[in-house]
Amino acid sequence: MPRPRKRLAGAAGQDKKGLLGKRTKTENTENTSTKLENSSPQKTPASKNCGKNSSNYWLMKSEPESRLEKGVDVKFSIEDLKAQPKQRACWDGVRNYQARNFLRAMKLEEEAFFYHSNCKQPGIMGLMKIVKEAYPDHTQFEKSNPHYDPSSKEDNPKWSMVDVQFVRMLKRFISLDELKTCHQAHKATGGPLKSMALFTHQRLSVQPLTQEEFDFILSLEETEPS
DNA sequence: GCCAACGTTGGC
DNA sequence: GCCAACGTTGGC
Repeated sequence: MPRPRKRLAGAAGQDKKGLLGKRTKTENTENTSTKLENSSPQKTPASKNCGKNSSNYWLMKSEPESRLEKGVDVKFSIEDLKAQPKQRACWDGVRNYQARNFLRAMKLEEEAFFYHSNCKQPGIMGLMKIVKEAYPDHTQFEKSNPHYDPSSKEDNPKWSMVDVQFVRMLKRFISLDELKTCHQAHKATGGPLKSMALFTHQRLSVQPLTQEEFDFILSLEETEPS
């Protein structure tokens, strides 16, 4: 089992506490809502698969360029995903409650855009799908891992991950720049990207897309780069 | 429960 | 490398 390290999501000051174990009630494991205005990934675990049209779409960020975090390279590009056995990998390292809650809302076979962040050319590279629903992220217990979380206990893991599988590259790269231009225009016209999380929740490394957002972005594939 | 200090994200 | 945006921590 490969374990690509991604760097996803903000672990603000995750390390310094640990020993003091202060733990205010901000221990918001379940609270931090998963809601982002217009999307609705808020399924109760109970609602399993009842129905077909309950599918959600996602955008997941990863860094394609080498960068050391606590001495470990956190690079993980879409090419790295393609190079994995079966082109599958676990999406570990998410240390932000909102992002984690989205991971937990993901269902088998749902599709996600693979977004390259913190790099020369940020933007959407391709498509992947969820092949294993949320389960404990083992890296939270590994002391040498950049995303080690000493406050998380084995019998009550804080952080989750999913497994993803490469589906395909987009027919062309959709840059952040292009998405931003659309977003700006759509804010005025009420178009599909008017409230895309990429811009309204800037730092979220795992975010939901509405059907309209997803379809619109896919339609860009067929157009000329702007 | 407020909020300043601090740390991270991620585009530029 | 800079730094704006913003999430988290922890004193009060």
